[in-house]
Amino acid sequence: MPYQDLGFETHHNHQHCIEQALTKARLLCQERALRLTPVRELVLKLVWQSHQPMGAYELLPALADAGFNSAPPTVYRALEFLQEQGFVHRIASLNAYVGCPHPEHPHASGFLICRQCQRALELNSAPVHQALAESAAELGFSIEQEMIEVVGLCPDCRQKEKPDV
Amino acid sequence: MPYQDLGFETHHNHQHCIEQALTKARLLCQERALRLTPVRELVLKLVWQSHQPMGAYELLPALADAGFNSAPPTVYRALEFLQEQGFVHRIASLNAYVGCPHPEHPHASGFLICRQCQRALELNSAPVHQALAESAAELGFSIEQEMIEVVGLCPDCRQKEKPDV
DNA sequence: TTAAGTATGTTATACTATAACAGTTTTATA
DNA sequence: TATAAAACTGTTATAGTATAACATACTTAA
Repeated sequence: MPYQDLGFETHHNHQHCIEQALTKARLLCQERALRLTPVRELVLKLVWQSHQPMGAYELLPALADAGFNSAPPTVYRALEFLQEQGFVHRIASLNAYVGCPHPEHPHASGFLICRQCQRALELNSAPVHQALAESAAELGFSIEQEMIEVVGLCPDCRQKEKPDV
Repeated sequence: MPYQDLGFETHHNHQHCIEQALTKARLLCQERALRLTPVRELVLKLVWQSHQPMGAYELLPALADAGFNSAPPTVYRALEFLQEQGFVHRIASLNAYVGCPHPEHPHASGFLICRQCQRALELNSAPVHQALAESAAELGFSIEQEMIEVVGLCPDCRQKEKPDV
């Protein structure tokens, strides 16, 4: 079984997710001698408000409220930094960004995205990764970056759609 | 081994790819009682000009040259139709579209995208598909749509970067 | 303390995609 | 065959996503 993160467990303590993400980011920045500036930290916190990926433009009002410049480049720069450090991932099929629960080591990102509740669960499946690596190797293709985005229904929403099953 | 399409074989007869794609599309439209109108056929042909995914706006000039309206909705409508019929796929990470060599049956699309020459090879790997299905099932997630986009170096471009290997 | 490097503010603009409505062509049916 | 319904295309406008370019401010190291 792929190791599982919270996200599809509706009643988890999400405050804990947020705090853990911020703590890890602060620590890693210190280790890497990088600056988790106020804008960057705020953007990270905002992205972590839920397990639903957020669009860049959705973040701007909150930046304005916090007294920051709220023009697009501000948030895109912060997101770029956070992505480079592995603190957030971009989900291409949604043009949206989501916090990463395992920023301590770089990894291929795969997501299970619920079309109903919009939550995105990061999937870290060794078998998927390996199958992909083998297929690519057979074709002589060397992998540098993997994007896996799977849309469907999460357990909660399946239950709600078919309560009798 | 996943069954292999042309695409990373530089010297294949690409005219053949194009003709085959158009023939298949005409046939399938006839079977499905759908209309492969001149705009749609032209867009399909343009997308198939190479194995490099093309942006929607890149197609507009050629539409104009052919005497069609060249406003964005024209090309987006054609692309929408072609996608619904499985004749082309959209590659989310590139905002671009590429012809599908196997439109006769619907399938999850996976791509190996070369960052050097920009060619995209459609990957149809049963093992990847299955590993993904199993991982999702273990989490209670039901898959409806899969997007796999892998960036790296194709065999040709690897050769050029490291000619001595 | 000063220069170099890094980060942010600000304005403008590029790129990607769709809404909405008008006009035309095709198809099915009377 | 006439005609209504449906499907397709033309056209204008605008929404949504992302970056270029340059000015200013802050941080760090020589």
